[in-house]
Amino acid sequence: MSLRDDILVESRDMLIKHGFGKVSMRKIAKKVNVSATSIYLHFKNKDDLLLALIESSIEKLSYVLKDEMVQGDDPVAKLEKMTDSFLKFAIENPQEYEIIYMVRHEEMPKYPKEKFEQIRKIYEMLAEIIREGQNKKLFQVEDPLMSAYTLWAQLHGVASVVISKRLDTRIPSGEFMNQAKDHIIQGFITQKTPA
Amino acid sequence: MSLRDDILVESRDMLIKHGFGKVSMRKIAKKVNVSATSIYLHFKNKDDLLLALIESSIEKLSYVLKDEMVQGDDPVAKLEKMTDSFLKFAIENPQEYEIIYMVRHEEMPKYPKEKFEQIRKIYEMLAEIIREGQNKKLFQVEDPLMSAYTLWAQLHGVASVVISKRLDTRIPSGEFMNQAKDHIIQGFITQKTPA
DNA sequence: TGATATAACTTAACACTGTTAACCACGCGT
DNA sequence: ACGCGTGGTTAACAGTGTTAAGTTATATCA
Repeated sequence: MSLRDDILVESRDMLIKHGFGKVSMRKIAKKVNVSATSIYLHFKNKDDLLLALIESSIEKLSYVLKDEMVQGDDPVAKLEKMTDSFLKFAIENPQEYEIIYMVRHEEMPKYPKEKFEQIRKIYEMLAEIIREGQNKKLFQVEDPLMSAYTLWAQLHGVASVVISKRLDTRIPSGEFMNQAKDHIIQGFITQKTPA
Repeated sequence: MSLRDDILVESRDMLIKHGFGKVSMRKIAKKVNVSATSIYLHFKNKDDLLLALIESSIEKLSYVLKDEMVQGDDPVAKLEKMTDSFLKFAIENPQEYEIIYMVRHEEMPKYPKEKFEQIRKIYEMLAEIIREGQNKKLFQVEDPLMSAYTLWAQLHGVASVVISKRLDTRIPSGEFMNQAKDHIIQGFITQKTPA
């Protein structure tokens, strides 16, 4: 295993164990028994290292979702499966989930957008399901891609609220997430407006 | 105006202008023509100063929402008004919005929970509207308070995605937010499930 | 008035942080 | 044998939050 890989696994480990704020170049270096500056031979800077971690986390999430994405003909069931998997991943891998959403594109234009292609593919997956539901007159949407993004955003909101423990203590997070899932999916389903 | 106030307005200014990451004790100190350590006479530490900023931002948001919260008998319209105001505040005051959601309760138990009473009151406002809609058989919810939290989380997701510019460039943020609003509110409205 | 306590502020320092420059050792191809 | 790139080093810079100790001015009380 190369030093680059060592750095990656060790920093990922630190990230998951102690959160991103506590990850420092010198600490990583100490862990892999190397001087701090050596890291710069393999990564341009800390952000670049972070990006590598983000990438692999995105890949992991994307893999999980793709894996759960069973074939079937019920778009509603598919959407439920997706939201379940998404939220499950988020609460089971909070630190990894967090770094995916930590970096803001604008603030680091240095990062090539292609790196985020993977995450765009997830949107497209969602859009595909929504499009299918639209064709079957099950979903009431105008633009499936845009709706995929709104779905995504809502899910992210739910996940982030739970992860950052911002939930009222009176409210159990499991029920909260289920309720949220229901509301979110309900929001896409075709309405027969009363009267 | 006291030095404490000077520190507050100057740090708030820095926060809004350059984002939170660039706010440092020494820079604030320089701005108010005082030594960095003087800040510690008025605030326990940087987090404490941050908390003060958060508090006033929450107050501002809470004030805006309460202000827009017109009386009326249409819960749906009220909910729309609320979501509009919420999202409007978020995109018009991105830095202020961000710090509200930056701090995570668990990681700083030092912060007295009462400080966040204000934000809890907003949930209660939402819950009240939802309860009203529930009584009028307009909304399909089990627990209004829990649903208020899911609504809040969904809105937060939408806001945060827009603020952190994580939106696909193909998608105009205005339309995105409108679409999201529709989906979200739709998710609460009573369904006449087809057949 | 004179002593003293307290508040507001300072400087110096500690222990960190990311990052750069300069240097060193080693294996490879010509 | 020479040069050169590759992968590592140490020392240093500039910045961070924070603490301890010292100063100075102001207000209070005998």
